[in-house]
Amino acid sequence: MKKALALHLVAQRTLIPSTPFDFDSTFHKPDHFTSGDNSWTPGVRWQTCLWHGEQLGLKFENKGTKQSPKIVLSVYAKSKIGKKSADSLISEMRYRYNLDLDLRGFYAAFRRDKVLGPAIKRWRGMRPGHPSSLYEYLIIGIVLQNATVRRSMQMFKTLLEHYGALLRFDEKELWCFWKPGALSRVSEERLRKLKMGYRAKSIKKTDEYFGKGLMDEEELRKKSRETQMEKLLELYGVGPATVWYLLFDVFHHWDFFNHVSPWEQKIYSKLFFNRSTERPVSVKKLLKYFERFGSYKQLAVHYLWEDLWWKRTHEHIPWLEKEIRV
DNA sequence: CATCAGGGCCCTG
DNA sequence: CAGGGCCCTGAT
Repeated sequence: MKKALALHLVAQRTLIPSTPFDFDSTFHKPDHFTSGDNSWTPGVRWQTCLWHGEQLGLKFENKGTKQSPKIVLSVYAKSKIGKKSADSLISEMRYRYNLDLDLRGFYAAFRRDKVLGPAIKRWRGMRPGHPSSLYEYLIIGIVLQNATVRRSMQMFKTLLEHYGALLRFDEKELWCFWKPGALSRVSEERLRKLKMGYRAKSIKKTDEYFGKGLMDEEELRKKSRETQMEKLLELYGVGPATVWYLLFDVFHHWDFFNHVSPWEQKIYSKLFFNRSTERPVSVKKLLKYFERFGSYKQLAVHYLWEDLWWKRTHEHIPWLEKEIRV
């Protein structure tokens, strides 16, 4: 076990999101299985963040209400961070958690929808979002490939514990991601020994590509969805499944829904067609079903998906347990 | 015990 | 463009 690096409070800022805003469902996604890099309790989220090369601890606290939201963000670091760095960190967090997202159009269109209406009512103010940079998300995406949840978590945890840094702040100990390029001296063979399997090659290539500075995430965000998709698919180890996750979680496209993985297929079949998971509805039919949500397809999926996972936190759902195998 | 598919993707033919 | 192979694991 590595020794934790002690951080201390270096900045505190207040963030005001657009309304309505729901803190807990925005900052905690029960389907993002945690691997020691974040922690949550109602009203508070802790996470690490590698920002401009600095290992940071972040604490978000809910200090407002749905209609009058207010978040206090405390930044912990080894030593003082400049105002510029703090400012850019804030705007990045506003981006990653979609704090300025306007959901009115979405709600107005589907508030009365038979399927989506109840989920909107329950999760009013929830934002989609993901804490990771593109590089970090790619590493996560790679360990998700062709593996069950338990195995993915194992792989991610192994990587963090070998190449990440353990940070201590606000009485929490959490793992922080390594810098892109940090794996340059780690051999593919070594990664295989750490049980990454054939993914070792993808991890190496991704790290090398980003380590050389060949990918500009900021610039790519400004490009069209088609360009983004094209650039992402050029990366070794990125295919249709991973690109679909990326376009939603990292690039914030709410209307793009073209991929359903086998376990998701089973879950949607049960949810929307009440079909047994042994005989799921075809992917084509599922995609057609979601057409009704038009330009909000993926956002609709997110609301329904999160609704199910929150339900799981306080209710045993046998058929779901069977599919996820944590 | 063996076999198989899994929160895919690459490569070959 | 279809299909085999890939690391490892848990299910059957």
